[in-house]
This record gives sequence, structure tokens and C-alpha cells, in this order.
Amino acid sequence: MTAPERSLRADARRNREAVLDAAAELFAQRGDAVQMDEIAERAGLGVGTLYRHFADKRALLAAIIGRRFEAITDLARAADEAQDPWVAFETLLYGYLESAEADAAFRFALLGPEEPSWNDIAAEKTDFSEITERIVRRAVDAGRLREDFRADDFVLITRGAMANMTGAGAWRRYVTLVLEGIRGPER
Amino acid sequence: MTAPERSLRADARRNREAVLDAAAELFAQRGDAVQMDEIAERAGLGVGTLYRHFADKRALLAAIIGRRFEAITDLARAADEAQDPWVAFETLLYGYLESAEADAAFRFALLGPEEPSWNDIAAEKTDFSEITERIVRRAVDAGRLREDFRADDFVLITRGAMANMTGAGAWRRYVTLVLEGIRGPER
DNA sequence: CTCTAACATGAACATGAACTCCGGTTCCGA
DNA sequence: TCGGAACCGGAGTTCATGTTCATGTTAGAG
Repeated sequence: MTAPERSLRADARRNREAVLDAAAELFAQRGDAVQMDEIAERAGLGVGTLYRHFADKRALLAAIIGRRFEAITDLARAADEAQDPWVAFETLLYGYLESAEADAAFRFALLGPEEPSWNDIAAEKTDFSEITERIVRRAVDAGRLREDFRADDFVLITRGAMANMTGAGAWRRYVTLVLEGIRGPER
Repeated sequence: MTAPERSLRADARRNREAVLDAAAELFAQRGDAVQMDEIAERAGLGVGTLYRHFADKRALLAAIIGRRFEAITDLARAADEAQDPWVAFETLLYGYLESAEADAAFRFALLGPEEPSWNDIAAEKTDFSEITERIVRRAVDAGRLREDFRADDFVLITRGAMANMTGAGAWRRYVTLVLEGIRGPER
């Protein structure tokens, strides 16, 4: 769905990137609410060109979300490098949430009611989930996370934080509270 | 905005109730997504009648939300009756969340991006906030909630839980985790 | 340089949902 | 019982947005 990267005429490839960049920025700011016409204008193109590259709005959004998931997966890999399991966990958590804070489209995709149907991006997502699971396990094994903590709980906490991303940095206070609740015996 | 209850012709009052009931049920099930035509049909009326009683969809939604806030305020008052401050707090929290679980429109109003603009219902909301503040203070004073816990934190937690109300009762697990983080020294 | 398949364009179209409007109906006081 | 003010119904209007397609424009192979 995302792309036939190769064998595009030079102008076509350039335009494709322009669309992706414009869409990423606008979606990040205002989520699903942006209109196709706006994206086209921002990219300096006609709407028709958008539809040459992406079947519909959903597909464009999916491409953007997929991109973000790749970025976040890199971020998770980096977090996993840390020796201290707790540092790894915190780095992952905050990295993830800071990305979400910067991208309304991403939040939209994860919080919205149709979240399940975003499995277009399953590939990117499962990579991320795998790494998350590993990091969580490390922290649990080291006694830094409560023994019954599971990767699913990471999703719960994360969703909760994203729901508190209106206006000021209230979500940081929220995370502070939650971290207290999920800590294990070792500190 | 909500109502001139008195001096409505008998049929008008009856129809108004029918609209309110139909809207409450449909909004509770599917939130903002229901259409005015559906509500009219469910109430056994024409759309015109809806618009005779409510200026627009927003106003109708606001009326429903206001109703829910009244119910929840009663619930909070009841919780405040409990002698044990922790019991009062837990009763409030779970009562609130169970109401939210049963009403998608309510969640929509509180989670949506335009939450601030729902101040049409300020009256009902402030009553509730007052009681919440009292209950929180009691629990803090008794050492059952961490010393720095504020009523605002109740909102954070609550929003987080509502964001996890897709499908199964995942939000209960979530609350379990969070409660651990906000407890005070006394148990 | 030429020719054509690939590409771009944006006005026009399709869709869907909120809202209006006026002819017809009903309530209710006298 | 009767008059008319209040009320109802629902087809039609309006508006906002995603999507198409006939026409014009280029990249790039030969």
C-alpha cells in the first residue's frame, strides 16, 4: 500500500515526497480534520495528483502513520540499548509519548474507535510490539516493574497518557502518578 | 438552553420527552455518530419536531450530557455519605467510570477535542466538581491518597480510563494499576 | 529532436448529513 | 362545538468534502 518506490518518473517521485511531507505536517497538527485540498495546496499540487499516488484519504493517512511507526520503532531499538532495564523502559515510554504529543494523526489512529482497522500498518506495528515486549520483560525480570506487568499494560498506560494530551503538559503529571503504581520492589 | 418545562402543550411535552429518551439511548450507544433522522425515527417523530425543541444537534447533545451530569452528581453525593474516606473515593471513581462506560456520548463530550466548549453545561459540572474536591480532600487528609493528590488528578485518571473503554473491561485493569500509584501511606 | 506514455490539473461531480419550511393537524380555552 | 394558536411531518435545500475525469503538460527513451 505504501509505495512502489522504484521506477517512478523523476517528477512523480518528487511530487510523491511533497505530498507525504505536506500531509505529515498537517495531519500532525490537526489530525484527521485536514482536507485533501489543503494538503494539495500545501504541497503545491492539484488534488488529482494526491489521488494518483494514494487511493484515498485513508491510504494517505495510513502511509503517514506507518512512517511514524517506523520512527518509533527506531526509537524503541535505541531504548533497548540501555544497560539499565529501568532506563530502557523510561526511555521507551517517554520517547513514545513525546512522539505522540507531536503528532495528532498518530494519536487519532491509536485512540480512535476504528483503531483495529489500522492493521494496514501491521508490519510496522508488530516490529514495535516485539521490542516493547522485550524491554518490559527485562524490567520485570530485574524487579523494576511489578511482577504482573505485561506489554498490554504498556498500551493501557500509553492510551491514558494520550487522552491527556490536550493543551499543557498534563500528561507528564499523569505519567508520574502511574509510574508509582507500576514500580516493582527494586529501586 | 435545556428547557422551558412549564406551559408546553401536552403533546409537545410528551414529544420532547420522547426525543430526549431516544437521543439518550442512541447517543449512549454510538456517541456523536448518530444522525438526527435516526433519533427522530426512534422517537416516532419527524425531524422537524426535533428542531422545534432543540436549536441544533449540539444543543440536543448538550441536554443529554447535562442530564448525565446530574445523575453523576447524585452518585457523587451518595459516595460522600460513606464514613471511610477511601470507600468514598473508590465509590466515586468506579461509579463515575461505570457511568462513562455505559454512555459513549458522555465519553465523547469529555474526551473530545472540543471539551472546553461544553461549558453550556457548566452548572451541572461545577456541582460535581465541588463534591469531588471534598471527597479527594477527605482521602488525602486521612492519608489514604498521596499527599500531593489534587482534584485535577482525578480528571487525569478518569480521562485515562475512558480512553481504555474500547471493547472488554480493560479499564478495570488500568484502574488497578493506577490506584497503586496514588495511594498514601495509610492502608 | 521527437514522440508518447506517464503524469498533473482542478472544475465538476457525488455523497451524506444537518437543517428549513410550509401545508396539514391537534390541542385547548371559551 | 368552534376558532386559532401551537405544533407536527418529512420532502427538499444547503453546505461541506471526498473523489473523478477530460484535457493539457512533461520526462526521458530511442
